[in-house]
Amino acid sequence: MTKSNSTRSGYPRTSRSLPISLLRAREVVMQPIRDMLGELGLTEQKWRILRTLDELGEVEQSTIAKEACLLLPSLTRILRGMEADGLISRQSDAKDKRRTLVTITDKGRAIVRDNLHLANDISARIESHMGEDEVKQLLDLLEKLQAAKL
Amino acid sequence: MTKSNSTRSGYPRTSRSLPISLLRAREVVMQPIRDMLGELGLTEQKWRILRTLDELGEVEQSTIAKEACLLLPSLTRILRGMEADGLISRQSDAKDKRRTLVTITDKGRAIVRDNLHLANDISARIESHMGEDEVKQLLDLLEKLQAAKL
DNA sequence: TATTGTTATACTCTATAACTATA
DNA sequence: TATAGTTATAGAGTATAACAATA
Repeated sequence: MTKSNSTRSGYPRTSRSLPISLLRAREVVMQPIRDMLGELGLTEQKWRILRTLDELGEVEQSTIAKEACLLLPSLTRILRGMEADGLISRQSDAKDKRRTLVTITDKGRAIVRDNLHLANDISARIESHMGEDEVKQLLDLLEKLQAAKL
Repeated sequence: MTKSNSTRSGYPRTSRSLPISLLRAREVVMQPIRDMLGELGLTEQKWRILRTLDELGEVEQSTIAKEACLLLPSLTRILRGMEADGLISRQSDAKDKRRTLVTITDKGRAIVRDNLHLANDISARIESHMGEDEVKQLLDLLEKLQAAKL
């Protein structure tokens, strides 16, 4: 006895819609992270930028925009605030002066280091619910989806 | 030879972070849908509300909020606009006057019907990239994740 | 007293176009 | 001419608290 994947009208159910299902799943995972970020005074976007910079080192802004799913105009504004807060620093690329290179500061890196354990706790809770293998499988499938050109 | 899942500093890579990976995957899937919605003059949120109402029939606002991942104050404002546009209608529940029951109108339903094929096209493109089985597997895993209480 | 929904408010992000500087 | 980034601007969503009506 399985649940039907379409409504009476023949439309696919929203739970079988990738965009909606990805969003709902993300909301579940994000809730505890939002609580953490609220206490840190960081937005989700700033956290993604810190994680991205911590991972990639010095990069230009277009790269951050792509990795952290932000538009360049948004990024300009957000980075201005983060620079004022001492979380990142910027300098123009000597080889191509159009480019601005961004790095995470020690202060920013400390925030990542001090809080990433909480993100790991959340992962552990998910793994205890779904099983470690299935989380791994899910991450693999998400990576594969990201590689798709639509 | 497999890619390491952690950075030099020992942090998990962002591509193995569920929140970030879910977001990036969603961005890939949403891009063509955003193009469609732009032409229709609908926001993503309004589209999710229409899909939800089309699927569930007459429901109270709290239910919509949960299904479409919106806060009630946002929903109040958005529904006001959608009612003015003739996409939905509202009436207070006779049995419990605190509740407001919302339904999709014929006009709203027509918009869903006329555009859902495009969402299906996108699914088809994803399936041609990932394989039908893997898309199904991904949807199953996402549903399982949504059931997690964190 | 608790719940459903609305209002108010401040903040933030999104989206697009126009613009500057550089290549 | 094309690209990287900024600025300007309008629109929309988020988040929280306070509130009204009802249960």
